[in-house]
Amino acid sequence: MSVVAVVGATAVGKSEYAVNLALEVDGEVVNADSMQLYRGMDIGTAKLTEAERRGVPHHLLDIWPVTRTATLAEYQQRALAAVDDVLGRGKVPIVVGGSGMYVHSVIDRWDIPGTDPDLRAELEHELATLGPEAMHQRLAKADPAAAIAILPTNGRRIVRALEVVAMRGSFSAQLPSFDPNPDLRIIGLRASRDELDARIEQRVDRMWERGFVDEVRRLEAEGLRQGLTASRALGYAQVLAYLAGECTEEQAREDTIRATRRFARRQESWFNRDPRIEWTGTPLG
RNA sequence: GGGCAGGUAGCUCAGUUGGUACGAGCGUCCGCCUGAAAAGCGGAAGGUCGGCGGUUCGACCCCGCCCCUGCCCA
Repeated sequence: MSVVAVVGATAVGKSEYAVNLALEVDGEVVNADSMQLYRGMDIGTAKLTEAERRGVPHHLLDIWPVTRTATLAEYQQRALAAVDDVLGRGKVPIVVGGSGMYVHSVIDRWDIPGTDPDLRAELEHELATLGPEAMHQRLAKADPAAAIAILPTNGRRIVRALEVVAMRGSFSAQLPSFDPNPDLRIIGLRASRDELDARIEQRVDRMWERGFVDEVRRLEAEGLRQGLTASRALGYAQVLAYLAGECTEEQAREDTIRATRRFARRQESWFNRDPRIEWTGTPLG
C-alpha cells in the first residue's frame, strides 16, 4: 500500500486508530483535520498529545495561527508535499481527518483554482448588498451549468463560483470523481448513532474538564475572534459567544454538543458517497 | 379559599372577530457540497390546538365544570 486514509465522523476514534496503524505499518500521520491545523486549538479539537502520538510523526499539526483564514489550496499544497516526503523516506503516509474535502484534496489530488482576496471581498460585498438571488442570476449568465448545480439561496457557493469564473472563465460544476487507485486504501471508521452521540457528549464534557474555556480565552487574546475560519470551529464559536455575554456557559456547552452531533451527521453523509471507503466498526477504546 | 396569566409540533412560542392548523424558530430525519468546509445550503416527518360536557349547521377559537403550570391576594 502506498497511501492510506482514515476517515469518519468526529469522535469516532480516528486519531487513535491511525497511531495504531502507523505503528503497525511503519507509517506517519498527515493531518487532514481543518481545525487541528491551528496552533493552540488543542483541547477543543481533541488533538493528540505528544505522549498519545507514541512516537509516530504527525505532519501538518499547528501550522497556522488562529488569525489565518484557511484556504484549501494552501493546505493541499502542504499536505501533498508532506505525503511525498513520507513516501520519499519509504514510509506509509496515513491521511487522517474528518474534513471530507481536505481529505479528498490530498488523496484525489484535485486541481484547485485558489482564491483572489480582492475579488473575493468585492463579491462578498455585492452579495451583502444585492442578495443571493441577484448574484445567482449573474452566475446563470456566466456559467449556466454552475447555476443549475448551486441553489439560489446559497450565497457562499455562488460567490466562490463567480470568483472561479472570473479567474478561469468557467466553474466546471462536476461531481467529484472517485478514481479507483489500487495504491490507495481508505478506511472508514463508523459507530452506531447512539454510540457516536454518547462519545460526542463525553468528548465535550472532557473538553470542559480539561480547561477548554481557558483555552478559548487565551486564543481570544491572540485574535481568535478575528480569525474568519478558526472562530467558527465547533466549541470555539460557542464559547466565544459565552465570553461575549451572549449566552451562559452551560448553554455554550450544550450548543457545542448539539452542533457537533449535527456536524457528525454531515460527515457521515459526505463520506457515504465515496464507494472506495472500506468501512469498519470502531476498535474498542 | 380567591384573583390573574397560561396550557397549540419533541422544546420555546405564534395564530384563527367560530368554517378544513397558514404556522415560526430550535431539535429530529434525509440529502447537497469544487473549497472560509468543525463552514454553507435544501427537503421531509411530527399537532385528538389540556380533559369532559354544552351552545352551534360547524368550535382550537363561545359557555360551564374539571385537571395542570406560574404569579398575586388571603
